[in-house]
Amino acid sequence: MQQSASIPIRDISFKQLKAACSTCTLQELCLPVGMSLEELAQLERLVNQGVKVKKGEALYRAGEPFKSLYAIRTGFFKTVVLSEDGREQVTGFHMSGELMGLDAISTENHTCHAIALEDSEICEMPYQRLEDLCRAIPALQRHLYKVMSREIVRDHGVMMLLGNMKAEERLAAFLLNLSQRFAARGYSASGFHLRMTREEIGSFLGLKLETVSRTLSRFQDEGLITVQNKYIELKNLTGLKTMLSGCAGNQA
Amino acid sequence: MQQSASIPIRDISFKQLKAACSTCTLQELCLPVGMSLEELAQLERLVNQGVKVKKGEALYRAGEPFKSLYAIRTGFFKTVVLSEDGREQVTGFHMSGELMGLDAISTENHTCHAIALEDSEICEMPYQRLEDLCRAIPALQRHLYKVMSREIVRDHGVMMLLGNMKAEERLAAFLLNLSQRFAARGYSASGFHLRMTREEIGSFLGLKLETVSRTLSRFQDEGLITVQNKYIELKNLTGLKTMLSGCAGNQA
DNA sequence: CGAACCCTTGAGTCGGTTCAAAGCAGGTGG
DNA sequence: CCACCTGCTTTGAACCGACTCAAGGGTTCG
Repeated sequence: MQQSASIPIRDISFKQLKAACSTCTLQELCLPVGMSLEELAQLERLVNQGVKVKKGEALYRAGEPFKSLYAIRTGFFKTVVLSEDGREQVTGFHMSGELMGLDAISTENHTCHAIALEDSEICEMPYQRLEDLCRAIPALQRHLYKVMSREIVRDHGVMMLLGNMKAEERLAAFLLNLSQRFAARGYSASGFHLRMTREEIGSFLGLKLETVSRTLSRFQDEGLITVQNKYIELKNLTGLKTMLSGCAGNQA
Repeated sequence: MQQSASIPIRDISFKQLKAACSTCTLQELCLPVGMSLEELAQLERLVNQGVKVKKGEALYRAGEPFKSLYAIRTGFFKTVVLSEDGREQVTGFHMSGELMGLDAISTENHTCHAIALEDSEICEMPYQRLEDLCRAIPALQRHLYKVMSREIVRDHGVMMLLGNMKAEERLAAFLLNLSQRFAARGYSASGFHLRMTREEIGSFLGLKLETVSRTLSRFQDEGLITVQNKYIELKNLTGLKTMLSGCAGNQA
């Protein structure tokens, strides 16, 4: 869905244009930050924008050879690492504009599963070519380093959460983090639909699903939130914030 | 070592020679992997090799502006993130050849403290110049991406540890990981000196210091290890390994 | 030699897990 | 369009692993 190096931008068909980085509303959240139009065009040329992943399906699985990084256009994913004896740990939930697959760069193989939690559409970026392009476009190189660094910072936040916080605090931090990320995408910060099950939340937060359920119920009793199945409304943001009276913050 | 493009080798003083990347025994663990002699010389030119950090001192602190990445030449560090209400979480222990400061790339400020656990010597690499050099040296660019990716994988291992494992398993995984990393540096895999306190181990593993102490004592009673204050000897590697019957593995 | 810090061990407590049962929601096929 | 079925969620009761509190001994370093 993109053109060769010799064909000018305007030859892009409407459908392609719609999907292209230069018109993508996620530009500021995704990879092409601070790039010129000319540079954007170069990036577009290597992006495969059409990949669809149905709910429940894997974008990639641990052990598969690493070929590409993936940016989420629409949809919602979880990433899961597995221990040898079969235990699963959800390492993150990922929404539009976020990059997945960074962990695979080190080993040339994916180290986790990326599972769609709803029907999703993703942009595939062949890593080899992306790396080459980074050398040509300093802004791209810099931004990819930043994105990876941000993932490291996020992971440290999760460690703080798992290592230091009580169940209540973990849930509060989790809800506030989701809220903030939805808001950054133009959705409501106070009401949203959870795409994941209680068990997946629990796996991410180091809790059992029953504890997640109980804690949400308690939050509701306390008037902090309302819960209707998977729809959550945050009723008292400051209450939630004081609940986790201090924690690094970004965790998912 | 080698020369800048224009200055011949022999102009470099002995002291500089001693510390240079091209003669460094940590080459294969550190940043200059797969680089030519010519490229090594370029890297050396930007590295400030003399930085000493005394036990207990900070190489950098959370909030400080980000200027450089740091490679450990000799010594041992912990990195610590802080929550707003003052809780501390040790996010890792770092030994020779490892890079620190990657988390700061995203925000232009350090997000954690790096504290020396013994007198240490580090190589400072101004990030701006390093980034520029990455564009000129593909092997360097690629390796820096890999190092960051490896840090992400490591963090996911810690999440598995904190989210899924029992105290015994965490300790076993911790000891085995240290063992492996000492071995990779030519030290004994079965006997080593812990540089950190029980409390720091506990902070890293999401346990209280009493639990760390008790669990080490139990391991000793079971003949898995011997403990003499901070000196640990692993007596039964397979026993330790079966203890954590499966977990992603690399965590610190 | 003293002071500060670190480590060990014990006893009691508690937050979160485990086990169990019942209610609900959403999707599928008849 | 309804009935069923599967998977998800809620809630209760009992249990247990790790934490808290406390005391004593050891180590290190000035």
